[in-house]
Amino acid sequence: MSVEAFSSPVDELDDAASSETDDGGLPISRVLPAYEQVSHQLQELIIKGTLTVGERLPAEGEMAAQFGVSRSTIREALRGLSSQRLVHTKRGVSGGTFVAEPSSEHVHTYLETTIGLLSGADVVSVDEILEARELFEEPAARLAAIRRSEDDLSCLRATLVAEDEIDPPHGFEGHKEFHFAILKASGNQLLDVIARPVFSVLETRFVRDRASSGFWAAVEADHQHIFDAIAAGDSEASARFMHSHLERLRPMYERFDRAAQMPSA
Amino acid sequence: MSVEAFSSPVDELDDAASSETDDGGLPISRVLPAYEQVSHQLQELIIKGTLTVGERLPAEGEMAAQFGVSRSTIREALRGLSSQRLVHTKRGVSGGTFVAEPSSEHVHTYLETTIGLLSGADVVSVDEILEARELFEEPAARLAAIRRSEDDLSCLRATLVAEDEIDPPHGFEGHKEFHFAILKASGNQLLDVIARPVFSVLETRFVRDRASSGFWAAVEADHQHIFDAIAAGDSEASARFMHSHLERLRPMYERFDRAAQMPSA
DNA sequence: TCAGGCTAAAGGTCAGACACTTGAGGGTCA
DNA sequence: TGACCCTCAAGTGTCTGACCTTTAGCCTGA
Repeated sequence: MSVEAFSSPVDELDDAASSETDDGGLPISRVLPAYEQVSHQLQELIIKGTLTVGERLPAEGEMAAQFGVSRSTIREALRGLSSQRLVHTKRGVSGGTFVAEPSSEHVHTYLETTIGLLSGADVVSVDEILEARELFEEPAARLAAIRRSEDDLSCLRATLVAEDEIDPPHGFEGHKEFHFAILKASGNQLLDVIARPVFSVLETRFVRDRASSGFWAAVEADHQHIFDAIAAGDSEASARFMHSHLERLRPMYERFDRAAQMPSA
Repeated sequence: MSVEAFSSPVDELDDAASSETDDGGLPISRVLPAYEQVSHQLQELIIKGTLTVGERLPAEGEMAAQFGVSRSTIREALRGLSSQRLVHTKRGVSGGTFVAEPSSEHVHTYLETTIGLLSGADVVSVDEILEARELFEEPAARLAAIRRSEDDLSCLRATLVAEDEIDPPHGFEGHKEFHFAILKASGNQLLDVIARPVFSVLETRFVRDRASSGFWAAVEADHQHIFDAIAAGDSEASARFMHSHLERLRPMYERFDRAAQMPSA
C-alpha cells in the first residue's frame, strides 16, 4: 500500500456533528472520539482489501502525523483493531503493526466468549443453544459420513475410548474431541467454526465433569454407533444416531441449567 | 463490585517470563505487554460475572493506581475491551466505563466482518458458505412454520412484493428482509444471530444489485410459496420450498464468485 | 569463522497537562 | 414560583515529550 491510502485527517469540523437522533428519538452527540474515527478508517481499509494481509502499516508516529492526531490516539485505535484480530503488533527494529491473517481459531474464541455472555445474561436460553447444536451437528454427522477422509476416520477413532478405561475426565475430553472431529470431518469449515463454540459453551457452562461415569459409558456407546455409521458412509444413520445421542444428553444440560438457576435448593 | 476485585498489580517480575515454545517450536517472548495483562484480567472479571452488567468500573485514574500502571496503559486495555463490546464508555460527570450488556446485534456485526474476511482470504469458499446457509435456513423455515406468531406472519407478509412493483432495488431489499424475518420467526435467537451474517456476507460480497429484474421476479415467486407454507403451518413444505429457493440462487452466487476471481476476462 | 557488543528503529510505558462533555446545583429574573 | 442560565466538578479525550525495552542487522575483534 502506498502510505497515502489513509491520509484523511480526523474530524476537525465533523460534518455530521451533534444532535442526530438515536432510535429512541433522543438527541445524541455524534462527534466520535478521534481514536474511533481512526479505528474505523483503518478497519475500512482492511475490510475493503486496500490493506492486504501481512502488510505493514506505517509506524505509529508516522500514522499520527498522517491522521493529524497524537501517537496515543493512534495506539488506542490500534488496540481496538488488534483485539478484533484485524492487526497484530511486533516490537523491535523489524517490528510494526501488520494486517493479520484471518483465522478461524479467533472466531471460535470470540464466539465462545460471546455466546457464553449471551447465555449468562439470559438473552439466549439453554433450550435455544441445545436446539442450535442439534441443527448444526446432525447435518455435520451426515456430511461427515459422505466426505470423511481416512485421516478424519483415524482422528475420530482416536477419540473413542475402550470400555475398560472409561472414567469421567477422559470421558469428558473424549466427548469433546469426538464432536470436534466430526465437525472437522464434515468438510465445511464455516460449520465447524460456528458449531464448535456452541458446543464449548454447553460443556463449560453446564457440564464440565459433573456427570457420573455410568453416564459417560452410555455416551461412549453412542459415539461408537455414530462412528460406525460414518465409517460405513451411511449418512442417514449417522444423522439419526447423532440425533438420539443429543437427545440423551439434553436432560443433563437442562438439569444443570435449572440447578444453576436456583442455587437456593 | 468492591473496588478491590482487581487490585492485582501487573507483572513486575513476570513468572512465566521469556523463552517458551510456540507450536512451531521457536522460542517466543512471553512477557505480555501491560495493557494486555490488564485487559485479560478485566475480561476475566466480566466473563466470570464478578463485574456485572451495567456496573461501573473505577475511573481510569483509580484503576491506574490499583494496577500500578499509567492511565494510558489502562486506556489501551479499555479500548480493546470496548471494541469487543465488553464495556462501553461515557464522558461527563456521570461518565465512566461500564460493563456492557451483551447484544446479539454486535455479534451479527462482528460475524459479518469476520466471515467476509475469511471468505476474502479464501479460508472458506463460497460453496462452504452456501452450504452452511442451507443448513441454517432450511431448519429455520421448518421451525418458523411451527412457531410463527401472528406478528411474525405480518412481518413476513410485509416483505413480500406485489408482482407489478418488482424492481431490482426493491427486490434486493425485500429478499434480505424476507430471509431475516424467517430467521426471526424460527424462534431461535442463536440461530438468527448466526445465520444472519452468513446471509449478509453472501449478499454484500456476491450479489448486491447485479441481478436482472426477471430474476427477482422468480425470487419473489419462491418467497410467496415459502410464505404460504409457513402461514399454513406446513413445516416440511416450508423446508422443501426453502431448499429449492436456495438451489435457484446458488448458480448466481457461484457465477459472481468466479467473475470476481478472474477479473481478467 | 564466530561470539559478542553496538546501534537504530519501532513499539511499550509513563507523567503531567489541558480540553471537552455532561449532570447537578444554585442563582437570577420575569 | 418557575424557567433559564451559570458555574462547578468529575470523568473521559487528547497531546507532548521523554525514556524504556525489544529486536535484527552490522561491526568488531579474537
